[in-house]
Amino acid sequence: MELIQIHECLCDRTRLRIAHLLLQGPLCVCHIQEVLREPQVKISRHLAYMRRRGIIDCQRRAQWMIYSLPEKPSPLLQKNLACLQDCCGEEAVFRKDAARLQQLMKTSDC
Amino acid sequence: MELIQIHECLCDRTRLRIAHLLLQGPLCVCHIQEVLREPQVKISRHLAYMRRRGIIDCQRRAQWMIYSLPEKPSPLLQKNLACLQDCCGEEAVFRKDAARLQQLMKTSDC
DNA sequence: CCCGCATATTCGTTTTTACGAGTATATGGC
DNA sequence: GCCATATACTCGTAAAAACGAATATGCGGG
Repeated sequence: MELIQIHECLCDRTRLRIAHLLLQGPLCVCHIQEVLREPQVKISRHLAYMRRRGIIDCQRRAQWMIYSLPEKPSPLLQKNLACLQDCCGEEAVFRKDAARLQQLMKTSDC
Repeated sequence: MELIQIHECLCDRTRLRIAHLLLQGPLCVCHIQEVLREPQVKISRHLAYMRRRGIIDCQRRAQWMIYSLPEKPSPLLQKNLACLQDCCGEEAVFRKDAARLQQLMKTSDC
């Protein structure tokens, strides 16, 4: 994986929010969708974009697709995810997303 | 400055190389141009792109425009530049650019 | 086998990006 | 004022990205 591809994944608001959510742990598409309040097509397309560049993995569990950051990220990815983690606190969107995710997980079914 | 804008600046190979060069210190356009071996238009356009997003500054010195990273980068930018610094060692392009820059600075005139 | 849910893909469109060729502007030296 | 150098801007074009609407696919349950 190359540095550019990592930045390509993080240069769009939706993808940035997705990456931030996945830092908290694996998630199914519908949860991401609900936290971000964006249409399904949009989420799905951005997930495909990130998957193509190898910054996220996915695996099916029953009817759900579970997306996650790679179990063993490359050093490059690791550094950038750490940086992202460190940065997300500074913008309100991310804090709000995190809060919504917390709420959602209480009543999780997938 | 927002996180996205930083990533927008780093999601293109040319801009990534420019950012990496500027980590070593301020530079005039012609030096950047020579190290990257890219046409002047291309360099100039990418510099404008980065300037618009506030991740680089410039100031004229005689007939040269000197580009540099901001003297007082925001915390967000600071973190990401540190990460970039840390990452650039891992890809050959950047090492080669750094070497070419060293060579060039020996015979610098601007 | 059919249905409903979760997710992905296709299509057509609009916007953004990237590029080279050519041209314009600013500066210093004569 | 004129010239050369350094840099920016304009124009036209091609490629990529982003989007919503509609459609297709995969899976479990009845």
